[in-house]
Amino acid sequence: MDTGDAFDPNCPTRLVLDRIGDKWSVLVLLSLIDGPMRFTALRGRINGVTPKVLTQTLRAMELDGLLTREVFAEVPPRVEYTLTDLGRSLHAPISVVARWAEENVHEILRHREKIS
Amino acid sequence: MDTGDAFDPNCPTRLVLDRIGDKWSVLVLLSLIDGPMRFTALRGRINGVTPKVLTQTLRAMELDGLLTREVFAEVPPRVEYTLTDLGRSLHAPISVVARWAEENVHEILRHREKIS
DNA sequence: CGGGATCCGCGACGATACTG
DNA sequence: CAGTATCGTCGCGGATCCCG
Repeated sequence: MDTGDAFDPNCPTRLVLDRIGDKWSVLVLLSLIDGPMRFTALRGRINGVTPKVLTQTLRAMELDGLLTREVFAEVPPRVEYTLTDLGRSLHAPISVVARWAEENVHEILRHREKIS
Repeated sequence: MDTGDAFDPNCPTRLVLDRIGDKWSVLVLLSLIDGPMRFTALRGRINGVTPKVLTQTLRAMELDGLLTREVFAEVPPRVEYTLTDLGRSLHAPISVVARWAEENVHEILRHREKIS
């Protein structure tokens, strides 16, 4: 498999990298792996995210078909977010990167802090 | 394996995601997989990158120990960039993501363009 | 409860010009 | 050849307030 098309700004890899490279999408995905969650529950679990940005992230992921948004006509209102099959399938690639990260973070930090 | 620590901003996964999520690092890595390259060669291969940004990217990757920078005292000057073992080992995780991207880009675009 | 509206800082990125 | 210097742009993300 050649990755030469990665040099095209519109290539698939660029697209996915832009998504998982953003600040919150991966955290949302990891949160929803265990099952559907409500907006406030996500807010609480993902420390530091503001409502606006969380909404933006969820909308973008919904647009890409990574998750679905379900509104329940109740009082108080309830909105649940659920990963789609597509969203769940992204978990494996992310885990590979995460595993590499955990195995090599010490060496990276060693270089970075010039302890070399 | 639990990925709960990903919610810490200083977690390994966040660190690596910030790196491969940036615009040029992955392209540099893919370019250097086949062997060392000079600055201008990289510029030519990676279409659209400016000298300043390429330098920034290379310096950051050097700091993280992903590649080495070797200066040859010649006229005209020659500088070669070479992936380290650490840098080469990052190729596999990236390839996994790239493969997922290629397999699923159509479904993502289908959702995104609301043809869905 | 689950957002939307608004404002804004900051850092990534780019364009252009110049240099050892 | 391999950068550096300077300036400008742009949009992500944060802060705050408001609403159905």
